[in-house]
Amino acid sequence: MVCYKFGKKMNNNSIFIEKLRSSGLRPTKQRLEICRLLFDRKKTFHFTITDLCKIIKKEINKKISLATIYNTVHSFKKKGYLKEISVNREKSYFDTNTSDHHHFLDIKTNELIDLKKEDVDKINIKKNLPGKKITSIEVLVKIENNN
Amino acid sequence: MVCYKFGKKMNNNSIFIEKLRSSGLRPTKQRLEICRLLFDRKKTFHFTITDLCKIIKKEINKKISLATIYNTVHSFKKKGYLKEISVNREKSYFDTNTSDHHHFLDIKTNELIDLKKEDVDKINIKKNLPGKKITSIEVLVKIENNN
DNA sequence: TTGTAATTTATAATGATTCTAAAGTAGTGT
DNA sequence: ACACTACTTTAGAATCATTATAAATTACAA
Repeated sequence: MVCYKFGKKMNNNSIFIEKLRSSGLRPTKQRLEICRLLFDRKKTFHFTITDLCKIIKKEINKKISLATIYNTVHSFKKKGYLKEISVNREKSYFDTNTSDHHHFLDIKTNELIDLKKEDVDKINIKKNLPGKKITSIEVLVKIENNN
Repeated sequence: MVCYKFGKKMNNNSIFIEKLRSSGLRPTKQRLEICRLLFDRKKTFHFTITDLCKIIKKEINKKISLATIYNTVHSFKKKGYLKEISVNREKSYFDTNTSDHHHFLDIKTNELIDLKKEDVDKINIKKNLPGKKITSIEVLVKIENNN
């Protein structure tokens, strides 16, 4: 969900309102606040729902209920504004970068770092499963400190 | 954990007992039963802990407590007899195939299918993160029915 | 056989997520 | 501006998976 226009950051909510309306979601106060926290950023943002709850508690005056946070993240995911990346049993991240890309995962800190599609040579799967077609190929590169 | 010898399936537990002892785990009745269910198979086996609980309930006369099932799976993972593959928020699988390999995931059924390393052209990561080294590269190929 | 540390067990506790039903709100038509 | 309706939010309960606890049991070395 783009929040920059003519290279200049939009300070208002008009784009979020448009976007939400155009995908059939009413632009409520809660959704707009969450949009602002998630999408008003230069860099893509990786977060768990627990992370988001903490950020909301810290940054927003009025409380947003837990159920609403879950509902909002799930509807944003369903509408394609968020992508989910599950790295292990404990951590499943949402990613504001919904383009086709890959990830590094620091196995010590669980930090997730975007890896552009262009930074990985084309992946060629030599095995073909009859009756099935490939819908996406996701690469997770696990990393750790170099010493 | 190998359970075939001279191409012939071992009907007894001696290999499991050896293996467990050699990795510092006492070969208890419960662990041996779970070994038998997990490793006495021709094909690699993908399961969630919930799956395993059901299988144990069905196949084993004497009950194994839930805590033991969790403990056993986690210690087998720690000892390198199982590999964990997290495909989404709802499903995290354990895989008896601990070799370096990849997976297909049927996004409709959540079925996981092994993909041999040789069936994927060498993955070349062109981006380098300073101070970090790569410990593994995992590819998840999402598939669905072809119609 | 005995002692001890590892293991298993039932149950309680925790934590994340979903459900529920009532209250509140946005958008439409008047 | 007003009223209506469907959508949304909310607090709290319910559910589900997982982990912690502490007592009973077991493996195994002496």
